[in-house]
Amino acid sequence: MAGRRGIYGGGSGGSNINTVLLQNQRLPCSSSSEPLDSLFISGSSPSFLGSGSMVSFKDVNKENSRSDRLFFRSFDQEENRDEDLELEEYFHQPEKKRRLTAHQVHFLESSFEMENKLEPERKIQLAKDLGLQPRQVAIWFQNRRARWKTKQLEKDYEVLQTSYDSLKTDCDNLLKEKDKLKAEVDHLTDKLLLKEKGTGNSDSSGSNNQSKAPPQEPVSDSVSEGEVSKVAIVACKQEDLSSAKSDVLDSESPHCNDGGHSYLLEPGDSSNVLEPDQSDLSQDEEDNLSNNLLPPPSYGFLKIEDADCPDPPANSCYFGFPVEDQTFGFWSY
DNA sequence: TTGTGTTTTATTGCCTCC
DNA sequence: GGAGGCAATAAAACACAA
Repeated sequence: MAGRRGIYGGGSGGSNINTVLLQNQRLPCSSSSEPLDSLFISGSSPSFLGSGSMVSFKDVNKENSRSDRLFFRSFDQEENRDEDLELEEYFHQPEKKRRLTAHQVHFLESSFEMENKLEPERKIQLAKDLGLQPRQVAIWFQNRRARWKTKQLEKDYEVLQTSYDSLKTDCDNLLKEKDKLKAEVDHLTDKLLLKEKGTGNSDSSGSNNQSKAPPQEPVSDSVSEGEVSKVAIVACKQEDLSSAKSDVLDSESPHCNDGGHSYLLEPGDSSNVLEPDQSDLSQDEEDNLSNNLLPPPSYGFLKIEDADCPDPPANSCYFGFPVEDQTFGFWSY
């Protein structure tokens, strides 16, 4: 693989001198939109072909006069031993990185926007147009893709962060609602127990006639006040939770975009909010509620599998982002 | 001027595809 | 096995505050 390594593939070694010279000679013309290869290639050795035109802006400011001198001297065929030594020293400096000109970068950017992949033909053409080595163009595209990917990751992170914040707010609201309802249940339960205590005492001291009373009395009368309270509690709970649920699921938050599936919680957390907390009610109360008063599903807690929505995506961490955002596929490499 | 952080260019090693 | 892509990294160039 060493063939594609090294300084721009070919043009290195003995041709470096020419490369450096050419790089500096092009500076005055770098703002032109016309590649000037022909100007420099004519009359020069073949090693000029495609030599890098990377330009340091420092060079523009500091080294133009010198490089111009060197350039013209090379064409004037003047010979001077001291200057030759100086030249040799200059040219034998290790090749330094030189930045692309603004024009070159702009050209490459435009090309990148059209297509961030670089086919060989396009690479050759770009290199030709810009007076760069094809390898340099390839490297630029590679680095540009890396930068683009980094930016994309940052964007995706921001989207995820926003989504998380929204979900957390929803979750906090639901927890508050749950606490409120729990307090209400406790309060009403206490009330009920107190009342039952009072009525229970009077019943036990009363005659048995009442216990033999015909059961044909209206249902509303046969249901104790405590049971009525329970019905009220359950109805209230169902209503409140439904509204809370709809608050969450109807919101603009991304997690509900797929039609009501609530993927907002980790599996371990879901029992805290979306399913009945076993500690909220005693087992007897729950039995009463489910057996005597209401069918189980009407208790009002949303179970994920009961939600009326299409099948969830295979990825349970779906947040409702557009497909391209979920996949993190910036492109198909 | 200098120290420091950021950006850009280029290399290296590994991987995949043909 | 070669070509090309990517991640990680080096190092030069650059920006900027002190």
